[in-house]
Amino acid sequence: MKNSFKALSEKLLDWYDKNARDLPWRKTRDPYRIWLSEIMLQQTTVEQGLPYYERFLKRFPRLNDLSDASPDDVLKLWEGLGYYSRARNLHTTAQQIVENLSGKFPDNYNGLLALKGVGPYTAAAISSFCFDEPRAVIDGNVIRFLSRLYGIEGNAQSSEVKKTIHSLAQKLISESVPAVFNQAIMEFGALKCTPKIPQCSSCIFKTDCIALKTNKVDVLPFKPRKIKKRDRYFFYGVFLDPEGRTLIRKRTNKDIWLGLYDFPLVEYDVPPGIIPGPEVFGFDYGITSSFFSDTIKHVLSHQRIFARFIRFKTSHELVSAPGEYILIPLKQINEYPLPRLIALHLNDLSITLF
DNA sequence: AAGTCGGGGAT
DNA sequence: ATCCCAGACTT
Repeated sequence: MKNSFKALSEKLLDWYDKNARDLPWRKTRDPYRIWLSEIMLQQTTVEQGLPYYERFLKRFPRLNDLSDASPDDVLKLWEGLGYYSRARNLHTTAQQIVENLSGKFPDNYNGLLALKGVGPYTAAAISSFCFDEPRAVIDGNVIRFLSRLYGIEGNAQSSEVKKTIHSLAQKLISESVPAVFNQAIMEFGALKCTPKIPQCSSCIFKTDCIALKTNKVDVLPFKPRKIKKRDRYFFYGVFLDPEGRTLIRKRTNKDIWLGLYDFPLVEYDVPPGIIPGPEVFGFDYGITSSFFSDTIKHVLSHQRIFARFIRFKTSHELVSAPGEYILIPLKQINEYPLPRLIALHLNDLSITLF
């Protein structure tokens, strides 16, 4: 080893001191705020998460405010951020901390790890940032940086490689300032050792980096293969009565968007030959007219959804909602947490449907 | 160990 | 189109 772990660590800390971004969660050691930021940033860019973080804390400044909230309110604030299980777990965990732990956050790695929604990364982050526990964080940034620095060529998703990375990070981490070190190593991956076009020519680890020496920067970390997406064909029935009321429902199946609201839905795994009529939705209303939108393509990590909205105008007023559905003025749908597929096309719907 | 869960931005 | 992002949970 040309450079000791300590020397590398101190170079990194020095770099961070000069190059750190000014981010709100770096100005606090309040476990609630740190926890929120870590959950919110899972698989999410800082730029995308930042406005959500500010809004969320404004609405729920303390743990008690969050535990007192309704699930719908929490999801509404999360709307558009994706991976909604994060919000659901955040909420239930807040309630459990209040009820079972007297509102006091666990103050160590293992206690944090026991919380729903808190895995190895988040437990390491909170325990180091808030309680100075020397637990190295392993996230996408760290995997990329260390697999390049040490020329690790194995499958970056595998548990072996992750163990190797963790072992290296744990040797590098500063025992005196673990919180700063963890911020620093992630920041270096985010700003300097980036996925594409990393800034190797000006890199402080230029002479240490195995990937740079062996010309493998652009192939490390090695990630096996991309996933294949399932195609789904959604037809949303937007039933509109003369008073402008419509039917929606909360999604309760183990599927995407659990807990969010959408319109009555019929689904096909292959494109159907014809646009489904009102009877396919199982409703027996007098339909005076119908209109269907163009197909909207909505892409998720494991699915491609091809959706159409179909307006059915009913001849008389809807007085009660069948089964799982609720009857609301279409104008008020925005008060409910919605999938982006719905939220992004409400304007189109209003123009088209009224 | 592999699948699933979202959405946006960069390339 | 493809990849990536302060990952965790389920199977």
